[in-house]
Order: sequence, then structure tokens, then C-alpha cells
Amino acid sequence: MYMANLRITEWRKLPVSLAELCLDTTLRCGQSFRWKKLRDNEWSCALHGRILSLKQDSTHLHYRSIRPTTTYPLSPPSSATPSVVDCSSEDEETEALLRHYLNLAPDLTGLYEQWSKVDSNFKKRAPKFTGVRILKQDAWEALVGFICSSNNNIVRISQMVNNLCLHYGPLVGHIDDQAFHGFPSPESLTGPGVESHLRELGFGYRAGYIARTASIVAKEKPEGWLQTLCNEEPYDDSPDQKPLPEGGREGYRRAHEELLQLQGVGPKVADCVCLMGLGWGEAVPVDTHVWQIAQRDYKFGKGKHKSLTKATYDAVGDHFRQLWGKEAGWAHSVLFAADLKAFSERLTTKLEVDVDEVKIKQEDETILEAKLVVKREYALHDVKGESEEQPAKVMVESTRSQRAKRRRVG
DNA sequence: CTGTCTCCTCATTC
DNA sequence: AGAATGAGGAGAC
Repeated sequence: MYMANLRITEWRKLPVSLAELCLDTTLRCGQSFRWKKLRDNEWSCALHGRILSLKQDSTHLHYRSIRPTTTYPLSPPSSATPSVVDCSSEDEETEALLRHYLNLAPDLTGLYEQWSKVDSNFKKRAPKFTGVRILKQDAWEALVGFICSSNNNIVRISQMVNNLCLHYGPLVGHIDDQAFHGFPSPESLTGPGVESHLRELGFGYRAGYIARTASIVAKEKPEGWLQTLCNEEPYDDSPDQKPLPEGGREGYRRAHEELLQLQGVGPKVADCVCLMGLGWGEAVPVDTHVWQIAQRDYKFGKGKHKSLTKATYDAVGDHFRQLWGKEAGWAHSVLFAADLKAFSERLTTKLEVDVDEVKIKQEDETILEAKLVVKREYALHDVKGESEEQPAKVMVESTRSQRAKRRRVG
């Protein structure tokens, strides 16, 4: 069995508010499929040859990495680009990787304010879904993940992607006996037995799509082809920038068109890859969910655009781009998350939290201080928020004594 | 329950 | 007129 020397860095932190990034929503809303919640509030994933772990409190994002000391050189010569920042320490390199992957540059709070200003529906639904940030995932990983997403749900997609990594991806390390594998390269999915193997693993008709797409990317396209479709513009949030062209920027349209050539990639999957893997903020993936939102809240589904045809698909995207602007795909993901069944408890539950300091005088004349956390859940009748008189559920979360201070009394 | 592909019909075009 | 083209729908995967 392979055992590597591992280097575990200490936890470090970045000042990031929950409004700028909510891990729980962002990592579960169906844009990435590999993050594992091992302990409460702690997420881990194998990225760039290391295991990255994240957790957060109301003011900071905490992170650490675990990686082999011998394998995975810091900057593989093949992928090095002239503009790569030379990091003097591993911690700085991990921080740079985090800032890039979590896409921390855009001011999400400011964007929410802008979208709320122009769209009353967004303003109504967004408050319970703050901190939904679009990740900058690896384009190849995003492509395969979203090929798996057709006719599928988030839990099953995650199982499929996990299986793909387990059988075809490199082992990076373990946390508590839990193995972490990196995402397999296109080359590693080009073997003759891949399609039938993936069928045995439960991929269904997507097995053929993945095998054929892997072959096209690995053999027919030039090295680094996917990356050439990336948005290279630095993020710009100045108030006066040139207006977004109808249908999106030229680079986005070209990327979308190129992706459509691949097997198993239609307009929706192509938009997912454009938005979450290639950095095109105006890409608006319209799935059945978004189509229902467009009909319910944005007057689609009547006259022309009665069903979700190609023409309707483009019209919905154009409408949202015109309404929300250059990062329309980001706003779209907020409403998408707000409609996910996995998050529906936020719409039907009101949570009150009381924290009481309790002081208990003990027999030996010392005082024991304890923190008592009481949570009350109220069932709501509707989204607007009329609560029941009585809490549906009361939980006493912790009665652990914070510290037992010894004090002289009197 | 976060689509895509193929094949088919039917309307439009020249 | 009749082939070419393309949108739209149904069913398979």
C-alpha cells in the first residue's frame, strides 16, 4: 500500500464574511461535486495534488492543506506560465490557489445590491441565500461533471464523480481513513474499456459521452485547448464599463459554440462549463429548474416561448443578461439555489437562537460558568413569514461549561 | 429530476 | 414543383 510522507499545514485564516462567501450553500448548490463534509462545518477536497480543507465563522475563512512532501512539485514546468506569482512559502501558494478557486475578487455584497436594485424578485429571494459565489473550477472537471448532470440530481452526480476519481484519478491522501483522489485527466479516460467500465459503475448513457469527449479533448484537440476558451479579462467592477453585447461577449459565444461540438454537450451543459469552468459570468444555464423560475417570476411560458426550445433557451438567457448585466450567471445561481429542494428548510423554518450565560454556585463556594444555547425552530405557513405561536422544535445544543473559573466569593 | 441525441414531421424557401 | 433547410416534438439513453 502506498504511504507518503505528508505535510500538514496549520490552520490559517482569511477575512471573508458570510455575505461574501457561504461555504455551506456554495459547495452544495450543484456547481461542484467533489467537496466532502467530514466533520461539522469542515469541507475537504483534493485539488492540485493536495487535500484542501475549509471551514468558516462569521468573520473568517479558515483553511489548511495536506500534501505529500515528495510528489507533486510546486510548479510543474509543463503548466507554468510566465505570469504565475512566485510564492515564497507553501502557505502563500495555498492562499493564492484558494483566492483563485473560490473566485474571491468580485465584491459579492455589492453585486447583490445591484441585482436587488433592478429586480424586485431577486430582492425578495436573495436574503436567505447570501454568499452564493461562482467557483473557478478546472474546466475539464466542470465539463465532465456537467455531462453527468443530465437527467440527474446532485447527490447522484456527486456519487458518480466520486467513483470516477476513485477508479481513474490519482490518490492524493487520506483524512480519517477517507481517501481523496484528484480528478482524472482526459488522457486517463481514453482507454478502450472506459465506456463499458463506466456503464458498470452506473453512468448509464453518460458513459459513452464521457469516453468520447475524453478522446476528443485528449487526441483531436491541441494541448491546452480548453484553457484557450477561458475568459482572460481581469475582473472589473468599475461602474462605467462598456455595456454587455446582446448574447454576451465574443469570447463567451465562441467558447459556447466550441463546446457544443463535444459529445453529450448541449446548450445547458456548455453554459455550465462557460460559467463555472471558463470564467464567463454572463453564461446563464437554463435547465428545467431555471425554466420554471422564468415562467413563474419573469413572465415566460406564454405566446412565443411556450416551451423550452433552442429559441426560448436563448431568449431566457438574453433576458437575464439584460436584467442583471455582466455577471448574470452569478445572479442566476442565487435564484437557482433558492429553489433547490436541499435548501427548502430555509424557506419554511424560522430559527431563533438564544445564548444565556449561566452561573452556578457550587457547594465548595466556587462559581461554575456555563453557556446555554437554546434554538427554537418555528414552522412557517408561507414564504412571507407568519410564524406559529409555539416553536415546532426546541433544541438545547450545548450545555458544556466554557470554563470553570475559581472565584473567591465575598 | 440541474439534458442530449436521433429521428421524424411539417413549414418555409428558392 | 420539389429538394434543401430548419424549427419543433417524441422517445431513447
